[in-house]
Formats: sequence, structure tokens, C-alpha cells
Amino acid sequence: MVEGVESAVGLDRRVARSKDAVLSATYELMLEGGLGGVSVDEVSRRCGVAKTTIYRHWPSRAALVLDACSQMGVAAPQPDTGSLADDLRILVEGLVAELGAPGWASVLPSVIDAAERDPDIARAHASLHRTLMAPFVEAVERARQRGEVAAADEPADVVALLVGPLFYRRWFSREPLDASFVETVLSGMPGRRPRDTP
Amino acid sequence: MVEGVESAVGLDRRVARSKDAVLSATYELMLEGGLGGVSVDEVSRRCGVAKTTIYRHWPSRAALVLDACSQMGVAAPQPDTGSLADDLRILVEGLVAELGAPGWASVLPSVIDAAERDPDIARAHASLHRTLMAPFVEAVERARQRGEVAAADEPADVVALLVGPLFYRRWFSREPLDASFVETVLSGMPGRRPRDTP
DNA sequence: CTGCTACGCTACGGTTGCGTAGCGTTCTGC
DNA sequence: GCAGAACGCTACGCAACCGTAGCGTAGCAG
Repeated sequence: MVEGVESAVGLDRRVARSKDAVLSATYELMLEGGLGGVSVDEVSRRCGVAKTTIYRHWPSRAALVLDACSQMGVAAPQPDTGSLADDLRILVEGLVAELGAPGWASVLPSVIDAAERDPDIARAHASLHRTLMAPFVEAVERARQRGEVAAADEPADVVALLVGPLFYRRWFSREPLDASFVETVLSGMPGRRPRDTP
Repeated sequence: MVEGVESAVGLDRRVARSKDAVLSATYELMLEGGLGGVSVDEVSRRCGVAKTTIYRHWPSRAALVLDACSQMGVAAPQPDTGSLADDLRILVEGLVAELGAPGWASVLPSVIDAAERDPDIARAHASLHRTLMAPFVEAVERARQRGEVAAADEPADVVALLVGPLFYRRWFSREPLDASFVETVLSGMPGRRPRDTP
């Protein structure tokens, strides 16, 4: 990693193989026990890569967790139907599916908790959050340029009103995220009539 | 705790004193490091109560944490102005203040994370959540009986639309919870005209 | 083919934490 | 006062985890 000659890309396949295995096992452990559930010994046991090798690639447990953390979320594809309501419906349905599946959704609380006290994790969380929410913000931005949303409305605010209730249901109230609730949330968005006058 | 004769209420002041000190220190440690930041040794060190004494009152670390957890939130006073908008404004401003202060707001992510995998914590979280949100639900219920809210609207849904964005800002997007955002959230509630036609 | 590099293995040392045991002391309720 | 409960103290045993060292082996690049 420091040699400066051969580390141009990834000349040694052994390195790539080890790193992949380690990161996979780390991610798997995160799913099971949150960030705190990751231990280097257990990662080593799981993926068959020796602990010494792990420490050859990451200087500490924190660095490993942070690395796995940073590669977590995948942005949803950007919809572009020309209608904000339709774009948001697509995005929300994707998000709801993600929230119900065992993936980053089950790790995020742990990340948020850690971010409360660890600046490095806070940075990773910010980046992850940006990635996940970018399509939402972009959809609102475009709608604003089309005049579908008032110029005074901050896209970030609109997104908060939309996804806030979804996150709330998933983690805070732990009520089901059913279709009817999704409808209720969507019907409060700009470009639609308010939900008490349908 | 098992004697059955003297433990009627709290006959021995020593017990009350120890328990109070231990629970206080436990709560303090929670504020600093979340549920995972609580260790029996550290609690003992902090409050000056011997570790053996702690184990005389709680069978395990988990039981202690759970106990401290259960005594966490305090319900806001129930407003009753006769207007849903005003009631909600009062409640929301109280909640925003709480979210900005170092109290249960900084521990909740940790509780949520633990609840994801620990049924006992999940129960404590459900109870805590009920306590914190009860005034909101009650306010909406009353408004519904006054006809201010459509009978078809579930109070829990209305509350989710209201507080979801606040929680989202506090923990997920980590943007400031300023007055203008609070206004944006409040203006989307029933009994008010939608925010794009002021 | 050869030399370098990554790797696995074993074995540490140190820390932290859980939960228990035994004993002497102090406080409390009666 | 007095018996008994609660407490503090010290000292354990055990497990998990972090991070390091040394050595021999296997695989890669040239």
C-alpha cells in the first residue's frame, strides 16, 4: 500500500480477494449486530482471512468499519416522468421497499447512533445520506425549474416532509408502512391538491 | 427484593439511595455513550456504589440498562386550546426544544438500534414512544371529535406526518430545526390551508 | 524461473468487561 | 440497644477483543 510502484491499480489479485472477503464479512456482521457488532476476530473467523492480514490492509477496527460503512448505500435510479407526483411516487415506493428489506435500512440506526459521537462516522453518514436522498432532491429541483413547485420551497424541506414520515414509521413508531400510508404521504406533496379535498 | 415481608414499599432508606445513585449514573453514561456505553464497572466508579451492591439490585447489566431505559421519557403536558393548529404548535415547539437539548433525544438512536435486535429493548422503546407521542395523538383525537379533522384520518397518520419530518431533520439529515422549517411542517396539517395557498 | 509480496498460523500482552465469593463494617427499623 | 439487612472492599475466574510479532508457505509478476 505504500510501495509506490506496483500499487498503481490492483496488480495483485490476492489483495483484491482478501479485501473483498473482509468487507463482505464486515457488512454481514453489521447487518446482524450493527456497527458495534463488528469485531475483527469475528470477521476473520467468518471470511477465512487471517486477522494479521486484515490489519495489513486496515490500520484499526474503526478504519475497517468506516470503510465498510462508506460503501453501503446505492442511490436509486433517477426517474424523470416529467411529473413531480409520478417521480416521487416511484422514488417513495422504492424507498419503502428498501426500508422493509434487510439491507442498509437495518444498519442505519446504528450508524446514526455512532454519528452522534464519532465525527468520522458522522461524515460517512452525511455522505451516505446525500447519496440516498439525491434522487429525491433532484426530482424536486427539476419540478421547481418547471414551475411545478414554488421557487420559495426549499427542495430539502419538501424531501423532509415526504420521507420523514416514512422513516418515522420504520424506526420510531414501528407501525407498518402499508400502501394506504404511502398514499397519505404522497397526497400532501406540492403539485397535488391537499388530501382533505380529493 | 425477594424477602416478601419488609419489601412492602421502601422501608430501608439505604436501598432507595443506592438505587437512585445507580440509575442516575446509568442515565448519565447513556447520554455520553448510548446504551452500549454503559458498563457496570463504570457506573460503580461514577456513583460510588459498589459493584456488588449493584448486582444485589439488578440481576445483570441488561436489566439495569433496561430499567434506566424505562424511566427515560417524560410526557409533555396536554395542551387544550380548542384549536388543533394551536395545540399542535405548542406540542411541536416543545418537541423541537427537546430534540435540541441533551436528554433522551441523544439516547433514542441508541435505543432504536438496540430495539432492532433485542425484544426487551423493543418493548421499552414502544412504551417510551407511546409516552412521548400520547399528547400529540390525544390532541388529534379531540380535534376529530370536534369535526376539525376528517373522521377518516387516522390520528397516528396525522402525527406521523407532523413529527416525522422533525425527527428526520434531527437524526437523518442533521439539518437545523429552525423556526421556518417548523412553520413549513405545521402549515401542512389538517385544519389549515395547504402551504402553497397562504 | 526467480525474487518479492501477500498470506496464514500461532502465540502473545494488555485491556475491559461480566458476574461471583467472602468478609468485615455500618446503618436501620423495631 | 440489638438483630439483621444492606453496604463496601478485595479478589477472583472467565471471556472477548484489540493490535503486534515472528516465521514459514504459497502465489504473483517479470
